[in-house]
Amino acid sequence: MRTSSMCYSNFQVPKFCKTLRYLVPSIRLASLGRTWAQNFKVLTTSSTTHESSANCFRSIQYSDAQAKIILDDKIVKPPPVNVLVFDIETTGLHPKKGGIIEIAFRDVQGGKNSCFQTLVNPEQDVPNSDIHGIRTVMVRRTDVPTMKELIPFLLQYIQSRQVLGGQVLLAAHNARRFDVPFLIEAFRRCSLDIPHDLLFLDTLPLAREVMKLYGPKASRKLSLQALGEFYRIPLEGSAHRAMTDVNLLTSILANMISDLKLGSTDLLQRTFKASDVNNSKKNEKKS
DNA sequence: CTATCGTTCAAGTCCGTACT
DNA sequence: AGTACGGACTTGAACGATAG
Repeated sequence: MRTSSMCYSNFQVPKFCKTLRYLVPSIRLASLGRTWAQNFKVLTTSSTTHESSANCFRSIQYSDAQAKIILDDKIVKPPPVNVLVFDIETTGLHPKKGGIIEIAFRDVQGGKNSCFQTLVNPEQDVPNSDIHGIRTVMVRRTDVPTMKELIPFLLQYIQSRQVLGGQVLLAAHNARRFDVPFLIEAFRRCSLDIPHDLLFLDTLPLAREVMKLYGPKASRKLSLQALGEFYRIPLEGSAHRAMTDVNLLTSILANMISDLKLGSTDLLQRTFKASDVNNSKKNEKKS
């Protein structure tokens, strides 16, 4: 039995989304034609535990509980914004030196194929297994995709979540400082650029806004874990695993959007593009 | 008119925090 | 661990008000 290192899952369409008839192009796994691609598993149940047959693999577990994000009328009406919460695990802190070893996405709208998670072969050893529990032997395998192999699939997934005429927004905690620079570097190594129209949302500044709202009594800690505790969100799975953190951030984001009473326009105002990250670095060098 | 004091704002510095 | 951001705090310049 081959190890399936990448998986999709469905989660049930929330009631508030049932009126939305987004056309989600089916992702043609067969077209990938790669060794690891053959191991994709399209999961059709609403709650899934996926386990590897290899002992060295930690089973990838995540809950497909219905996304709790609150999308009020302002969000689902024009301009339509579809938020994909994502998270990456890496071999270190430096985009130039480190590599991505796990990546997970979750479409907060729910629907078919709304979750995406995979280990990634960084083509280098993993020195920080104590952080996330992902070891070198788990990712340096032929059936684990490299970023070069994964990127086309990734882009296809993101595109598939795009509402017709709408905007996909990729949200991550500390995205501007961490996740996006890693993605930029990963794309650069493949001689590619992140699509110019792709918008990112950093939830860290949002957390600061929320804590301002709650005043001086609120916690100064803004880490994902601290925010989870602040909103009393139970952690499902191991911390510092991509899908666990994605699920946690999805719930946190829902709470923050509710607290700040944000509509889609407000969210869009807080977005940035990959080129903004590059430009800010260039500007810093100039100064 | 000049000197002094208080206020405001911008810029700079330092520290804590975030990510793995 | 490395790097950058945000907040708190400090510093200094600019300006207005007031007294001598």
